[in-house]
Amino acid sequence: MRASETIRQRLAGSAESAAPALLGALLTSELDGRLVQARITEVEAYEGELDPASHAFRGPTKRNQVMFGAAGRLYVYFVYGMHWCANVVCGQPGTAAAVLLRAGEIVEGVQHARERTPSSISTAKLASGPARLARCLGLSGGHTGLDLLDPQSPVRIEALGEPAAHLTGPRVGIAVAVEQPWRFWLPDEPSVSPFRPGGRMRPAGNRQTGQL
DNA sequence: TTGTCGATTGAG
DNA sequence: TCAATCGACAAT
Repeated sequence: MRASETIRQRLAGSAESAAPALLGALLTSELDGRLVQARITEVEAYEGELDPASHAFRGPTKRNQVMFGAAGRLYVYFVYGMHWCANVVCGQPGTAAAVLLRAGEIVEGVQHARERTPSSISTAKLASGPARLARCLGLSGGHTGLDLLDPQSPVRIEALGEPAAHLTGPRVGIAVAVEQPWRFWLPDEPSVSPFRPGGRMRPAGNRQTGQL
């Protein structure tokens, strides 16, 4: 069986089962005439309408519409007034599950990635963090909806082999459903984020948090 | 129509 | 440790 079929099957399952299949996968971007490739080292699973930390928790909106569609589509969202973050839609249509691509190792096009990331960080950490990863690959909101499983797509993803051995833990930067160990990462990778609790503390009962 | 907040980052 | 910065969405 071809690797593309394997990853397609894994993406058809829940975010929790799809996420580890994306570890070690090769993400390719040919946007703006520049070829950049990243090997994914860290991801997080978001379980759609069941998950209070998911953008889809409150149902379909204009922004999250693509999450309710077919697995393998790209969902890029804007956050904190300045950053873009990239997700891979997974699960069955209607479930709105997705996997956030949190970090990667740039394996091709380091020079292009550097041009998009004006800073003095080391090559190993160029794509460390979801916003930096998206920036290295030139991704923004207009790319939402691209089919990552289509070999003709300017942005695509392919598994290189069997899912790699990985570690799990709580997701980074969220204030709800913090007990779920839905972050997955490869061991001994310098691009993987340190854990950081998220959101702001707010008085209990002030806002609906939902049940999982 | 208004106000609050965010799946982050980089500087101080 | 904290400001930047603006779109999405819930509350008026």
